[in-house]
Amino acid sequence: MIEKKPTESEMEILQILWRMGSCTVRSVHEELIKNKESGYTTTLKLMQIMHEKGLVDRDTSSKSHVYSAMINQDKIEKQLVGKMIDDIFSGSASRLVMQALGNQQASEQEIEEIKRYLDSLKLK
Amino acid sequence: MIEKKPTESEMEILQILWRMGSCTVRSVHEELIKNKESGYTTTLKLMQIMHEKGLVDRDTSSKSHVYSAMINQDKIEKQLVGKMIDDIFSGSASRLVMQALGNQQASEQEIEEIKRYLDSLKLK
DNA sequence: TTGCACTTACGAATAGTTTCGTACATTAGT
DNA sequence: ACTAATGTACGAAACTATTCGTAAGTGCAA
Repeated sequence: MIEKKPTESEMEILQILWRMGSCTVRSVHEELIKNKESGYTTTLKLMQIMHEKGLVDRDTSSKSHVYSAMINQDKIEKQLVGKMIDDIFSGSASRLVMQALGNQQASEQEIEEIKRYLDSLKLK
Repeated sequence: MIEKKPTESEMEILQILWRMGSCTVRSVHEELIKNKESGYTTTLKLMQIMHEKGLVDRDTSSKSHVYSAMINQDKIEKQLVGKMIDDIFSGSASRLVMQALGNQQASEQEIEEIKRYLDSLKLK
């Protein structure tokens, strides 16, 4: 049941697949190079490896294979957050939360949203 | 100004140094092997590399060198959380927070604590 | 049909991290 | 002073991740 977490490069590709749905290597690559330079065959190789690992599914019925994510976004997010809580914040979710909100990252609006979420949690 | 983030092994050692203050390699190693098996010289080598990188300072005045963290815990935590928000949660701190709280990880008590923290943020 | 553009497959180079064996130095105890 | 225990330094192996060159297949357009 222990699933090894995807590498950073793999996560970049998964993000794209989650966002755009099924994609050819070409489309994924076009997205990737918006942020950083890299060769086409690099992207191809990565996605082939991800397929071997079972991270993505692929449809080879046409010339350009079409890939899609096999693993659940929410599950991976939970896994990564959980690992960060354990490894970095000695198991305290609230320490992580406060660190996240202490950043300039969180807007007034986001904070309101979180408060509402907290209230909904307390109802249970 | 771009600081490369410490590796996983390095983070394990930093956690110990932050928690215990200045330490010999021996003490760090004793802590490490509570969680996983590894050789003493492995720990030593890691800490030497960390010293080269400037992650830790060391006092070589006695036989057993004494190491201490050179980088700020809060700063690294912010960096890691910020990176996770950007890479995994498309820039939304609240999405990270909700994922963290959706876990079983957060207790009733923690949630209360976070609410208080949110209120204190809003006062500003 | 010939050739150009595009694609996959594959092997190998590179780079970074982690691991540890071995040699040598230092200290403490007897 | 001798020896055992403990420490550091260093090189290299083992792994993992990333990158890309090259070969070979496919299909479309002229």
